[in-house]
This record gives sequence, structure tokens and C-alpha cells, in this order.
Amino acid sequence: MRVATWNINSVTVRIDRLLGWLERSGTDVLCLQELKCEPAAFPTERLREAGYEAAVHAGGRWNGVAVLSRVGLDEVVRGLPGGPEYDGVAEPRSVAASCGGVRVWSVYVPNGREVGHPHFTYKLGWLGALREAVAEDAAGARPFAVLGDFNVAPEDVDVWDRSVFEGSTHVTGEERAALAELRAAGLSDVLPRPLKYERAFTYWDYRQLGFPKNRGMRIDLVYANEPFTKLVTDAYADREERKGKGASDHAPVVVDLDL
DNA sequence: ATGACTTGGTTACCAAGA
Repeated sequence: MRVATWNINSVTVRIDRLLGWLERSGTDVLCLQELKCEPAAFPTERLREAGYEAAVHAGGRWNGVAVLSRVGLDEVVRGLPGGPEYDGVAEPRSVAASCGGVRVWSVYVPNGREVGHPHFTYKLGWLGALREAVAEDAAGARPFAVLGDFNVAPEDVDVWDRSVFEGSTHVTGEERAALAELRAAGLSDVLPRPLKYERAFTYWDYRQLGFPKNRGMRIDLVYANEPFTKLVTDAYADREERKGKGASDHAPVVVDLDL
């Protein structure tokens, strides 16, 4: 079974790329983030024609997440139970589903904007609530993983130049401590192998030739419990999908399971 | 030059992303 996660940065703009990538990669279960569409605008029918069911949690101009599956889709949970609101809004940043013997969460962790900003506090609170929400599944016997855009680079080697990020979000001790808490709940980082260079990045800024210069970050993560990690036969970041006109600024992260 | 893309919405500009 092939499972993947991809921050697609507008499913509306990239539906043709999405369908092409699903067919080329042969992905069975895909966690999507940043749909940037209303639920009614989600391309349910085109995905169904391609053989995929979808669990969608979306709304408004930002955020929006989904789980696509061609191996069954059950036990859908929309939203983060006990999760914090921002500006009085419970944003659509997580959706969970069980697909072909694996349970997955598709998450889009808040960006945080600046250290000390209310959005940064929101980010830390959101990660704390995520830990509580997944604790039972993480400790369970069923293969389980949280996949998505975590907006945190777990280690200094997960950014192209640590000095550039001094004082910025995504690399702070507080954010990394929140990830450590998540791992302490029974999850571990499924590290993708690079297809080029020494480290696999998953995001490159659109600006200033970020991708050609490989000024990237690894912030799209797969946090899996032991029953899940035992099944992993391969994992990689598909940087090919970051190439060319009309690419998302994130590349898909792919995990193969012996299942 | 406190910005260099890209997106969707309050559109012939803005916020947000990371």
C-alpha cells in the first residue's frame, strides 16, 4: 500500500496535477492540506471517476484538509477534538479516516507567523491538543500515522541554512518540544530518503529561485506508531512534483507499506 | 528597497503563507 501526504496549495488550481500525480504514483491513500476551497467546490466527482473516495473538511479561503482513498474510507472525524480556536473560529485543519487497515490523520498545523504572535501561541496549543487527540490511536495495535504539514522543522538539518531562520518560527525550541511531546505519545518520524542532495526537503519558497537553489525545508512529516513503522518498506519526498509551471510550493511525501 | 511568488477574496489591492 502506498500512503502519502501533500500540501497542495489550492486543490482548485491543481486538480489536473493532482489527478496526474495520483495516476503516476499509484498512491492508495493521500492526505491533502491547504485545499483553499469551500466544501461544495471540492472536486469530489473527478476524484471519484479516478477511483478515490474523499473525506473533506474545508471552508473559507484558507486551510482545508482531506483524506483520499481507493482502499476504503471509514470512521471519518472532522476537526480537532479539544482544539483551540483562532479569532473565535475552529479552522478546518484536521480530518481523520480509516483506509484499508490503516488509520490516518491529515493535519495542517497553524503557521505561527512570528514568535510571540497570538498565532504562535495558537500553534503550540493546537499541537498540544493534537497530542491528546491521537494518544489512544498512537498507543493502539492498529497501524496509525499523523501525516501533514506540521510547519515545524524537527532538526536544524531540516532547513537549508539554519542561520537564516534565527529568531523565526518553525525552528524554535518550543515548537520542537511540542513535536517531542507528540513522539512521546508513541509516534516516530518516518524519515523520507532524498531523491537528490543529502537531505530530503518537502517545501521550497516560490520566491527567489528557492527550488532551483534547493533552499528548502522539511516540514511535511509522517508521524507513525510502531505497528505502522514496522510495515514501512520505503519513504521519499517526491521533489519531481515540485518542478515546472503550476507546482505547489510543497512536494508530496510518499510512504510504502508492506500491506 | 523590511520585498523579490502564489493564492482567493473584501480584487485593479490585500492578507497569508513559511
